[in-house]
Amino acid sequence: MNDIKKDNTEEKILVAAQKVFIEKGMDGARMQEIANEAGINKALLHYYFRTKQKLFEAIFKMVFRNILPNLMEMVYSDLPIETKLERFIEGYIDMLWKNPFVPTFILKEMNRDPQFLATTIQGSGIRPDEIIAMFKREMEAGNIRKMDPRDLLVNILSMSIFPIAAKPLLSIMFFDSNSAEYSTFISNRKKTVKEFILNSIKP
Amino acid sequence: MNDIKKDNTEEKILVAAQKVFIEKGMDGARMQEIANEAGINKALLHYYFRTKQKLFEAIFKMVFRNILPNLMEMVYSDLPIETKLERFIEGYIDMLWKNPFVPTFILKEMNRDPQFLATTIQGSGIRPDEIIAMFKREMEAGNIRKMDPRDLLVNILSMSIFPIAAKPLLSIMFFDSNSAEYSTFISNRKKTVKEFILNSIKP
DNA sequence: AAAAAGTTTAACCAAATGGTTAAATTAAAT
DNA sequence: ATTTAATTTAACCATTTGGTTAAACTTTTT
Repeated sequence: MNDIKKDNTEEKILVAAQKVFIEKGMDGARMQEIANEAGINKALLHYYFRTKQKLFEAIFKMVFRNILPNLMEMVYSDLPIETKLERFIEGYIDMLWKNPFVPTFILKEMNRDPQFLATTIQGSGIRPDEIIAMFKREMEAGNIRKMDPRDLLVNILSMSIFPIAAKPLLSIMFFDSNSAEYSTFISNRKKTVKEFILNSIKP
Repeated sequence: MNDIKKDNTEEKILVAAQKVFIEKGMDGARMQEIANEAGINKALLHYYFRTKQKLFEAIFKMVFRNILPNLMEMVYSDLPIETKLERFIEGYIDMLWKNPFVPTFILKEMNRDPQFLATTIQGSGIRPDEIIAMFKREMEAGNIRKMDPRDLLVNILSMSIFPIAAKPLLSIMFFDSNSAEYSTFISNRKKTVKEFILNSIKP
């Protein structure tokens, strides 16, 4: 059967590496820090993941796979579009707010290797075409106004992701760095973003 | 009078450092690369800007000062709100598209030192309160529907900035990495984002 | 129990990197 | 023209960092 020790250590490494990479980025992360965080030493790290690059790619894929989970539910469920959007926006903002460094991490490291990014997306289960097609159907059925469905998707993602990625900036600009106030601001956005979008796509 | 040589060299350094820092970030940038890019050697770099940190801070401030230029025009001009928004969105997306690495750079490095970020914002000429107050006036005058004015501003910034910061991802998802198609997508957004917003804030 | 395979560690290495220094060259002031 | 100040360079240094190695310890297999 599967070896307990091995899985355990590999798991510990992945957790530690995820934490450090997300916080510091590929360039800022140190293998030593990851080893410390995992409670092992550096040589063992290289034993499991031969190079920093390979470890980084494993983490990037992991993080990316978790970054757009409930997006495809919009396609595969059979609810009215308003409900779909409501559920996605709410769930998505909630998820991001629990992992506030993830958006910046993805944006940061996205430019590193376009080929690697492409295969990562392909292996992630996201099917942009199907989301676009779903929006198109809703437009043709007259449930929402006609527009470029890609714009609609991008606008939803923008308004959900950006305010969390730009937290340090926005929280200074609007709330004098008061973290609690920024938290309620984001929480309220689960409602206001939904309204803003529904308002704009009324047929 | 001012020394030609000095100004010249300092200017060359700033241009070179801006290019390298924006592309590689603080951690990824190398002083040697900046020196090469400026056509000087490393020691001279340290002669002008004692440390990498100081040079980085100078660049960050420079870049930040240029990142939100036409934002305050919305406050200080006397046009109808629709025109204000139209001009800002158009000008802003244009400017960002010409400097596509800037948004990611700012988002990347924003988390480094909150105190430094705060003073940089204060010295940037941006007055969030005044923008908010302007939106409030428009709401009270019945020109746009009532909502949290901060949400309105954040939504505008989100839809303008995010699609450019996330270009590598979105251009793969929607256009199979075709750069020209992504370019027209962004160009079209100058119109569609404006429509999307005006649609949503109709009183 | 002995052998084999898998796991862990400390010590080490070469390359890269931010930063320094002392001397040389150039420009400005007297 | 000579002194003085500013500018530029090559060589150097200490530290950090990703990565290796050989040996030791554990676990599994036979």
